[in-house]
Amino acid sequence: MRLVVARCSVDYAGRLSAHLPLANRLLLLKSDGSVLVHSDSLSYKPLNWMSPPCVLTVLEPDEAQRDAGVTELWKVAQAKTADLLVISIHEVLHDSSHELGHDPGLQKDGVEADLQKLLAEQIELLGEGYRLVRREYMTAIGPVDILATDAAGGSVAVEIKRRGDIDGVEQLTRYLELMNRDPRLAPVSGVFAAQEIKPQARTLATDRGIRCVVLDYDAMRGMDDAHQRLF
Amino acid sequence: MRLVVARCSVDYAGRLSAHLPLANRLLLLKSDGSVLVHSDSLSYKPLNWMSPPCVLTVLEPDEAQRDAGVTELWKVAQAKTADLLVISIHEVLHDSSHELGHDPGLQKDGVEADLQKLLAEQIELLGEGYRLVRREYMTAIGPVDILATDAAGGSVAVEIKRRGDIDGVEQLTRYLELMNRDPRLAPVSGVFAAQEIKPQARTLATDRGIRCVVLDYDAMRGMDDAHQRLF
DNA sequence: GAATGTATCTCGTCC
DNA sequence: GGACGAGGTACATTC
Repeated sequence: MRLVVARCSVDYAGRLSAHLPLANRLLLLKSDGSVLVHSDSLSYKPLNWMSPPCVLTVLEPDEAQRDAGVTELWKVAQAKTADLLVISIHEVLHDSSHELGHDPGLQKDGVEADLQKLLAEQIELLGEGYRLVRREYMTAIGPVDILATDAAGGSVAVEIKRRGDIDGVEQLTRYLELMNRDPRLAPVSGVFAAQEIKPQARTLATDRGIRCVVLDYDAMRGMDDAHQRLF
Repeated sequence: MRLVVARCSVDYAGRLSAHLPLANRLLLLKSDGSVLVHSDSLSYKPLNWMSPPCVLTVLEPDEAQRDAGVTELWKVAQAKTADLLVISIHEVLHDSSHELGHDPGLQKDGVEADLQKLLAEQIELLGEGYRLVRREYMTAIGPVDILATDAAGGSVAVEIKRRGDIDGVEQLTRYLELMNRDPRLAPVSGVFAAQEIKPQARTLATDRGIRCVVLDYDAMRGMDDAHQRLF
């Protein structure tokens, strides 16, 4: 990894065109050839970048560019698309290289899969008499998160999200439409379960006869722990 | 901006829990207090990070940690949420600070707004006799990108996307449903226009009687330039 | 490789 | 400040 702090301007042409006026920035050159341009604020996202696979070539500035103060011209070209990033360097303030070696990568824990697992174990949260049929119930257009039955024995399709957005309601609607054509399942009612449900999503769901359930992740995890301790 | 290359392990607890095993990484400390942890590959996204506003405190490692090889313990706490990032530093390989100053920011060009403006100007691309009624036609559930009339004088709602995905078809469907309840507009037909239309989106649109139109951005811009030159 | 769904999404904009 | 939509979304997983 090479770290360069430089006064530079940057131009990108690809899926859009973008320009960064002359200023001091960090140029991050990774060993896979990728390049990131970071400013001193606005975390997370680089101001501009090129994803691998890509090739960096250092060009000599022409006379006009040299007159404008450009000392080095970096051309970063994407290998597959026609995307191009051009960095015009006016002054290098720092330049160092470092051997980092391979990174073992991030270990995550605590996402939608957890919510699904917990709700499957605590399906009675949806109401008395609810029974789990199975998780990831397969349909022609994809898996429904949870298929269950209610107290009356009717089928219930459950879509689980961390954040309940309008997209999730649309997704569940497509599943319900399809499943209600299957005489072995129909009628199938829908439950939209999420840690947080946006007002628009709730309105749309209610309008379509889909029940909304807000999940308390911490409480469910607590129940899970209690369950672990008891058995 | 402070650049630290160090052998370290990282733990994050917040919206999820995550752990990075011991390895060499770049720690990027920005002047707004934010921290980014980058590896030497996988461009763009940091392995882990903390967004501003946040506070960094350097702690002394306790005996057990010191025995495990930890020389410095960095605690980065989010000021608003309870998110916490803990960086256990075993060895510092590089440490430098740089004054970057303010960044003028990115200037963009070539997004959805452009496509909308161009198509409004060149509405005849949809077919002979098409006339623009207005851009951003307001409905109860949001603005339709373009409202037009076809050669027969019938209303046409146009949804424009850079990438035509299934979501866009759903969005247009909702608009059409609503607009067709308005006797002053009905019947309203739909056009789904995008630079690129995904097969699934095309299938769904066609199934719902929505016409798909692929837009050639470069050609439209060319027409626009020609238009500018002529008038 | 294409398609699909998630994200500690991030980031703008509009109300 | 919250909601909503777009992103050069990026990224993992599945088909």
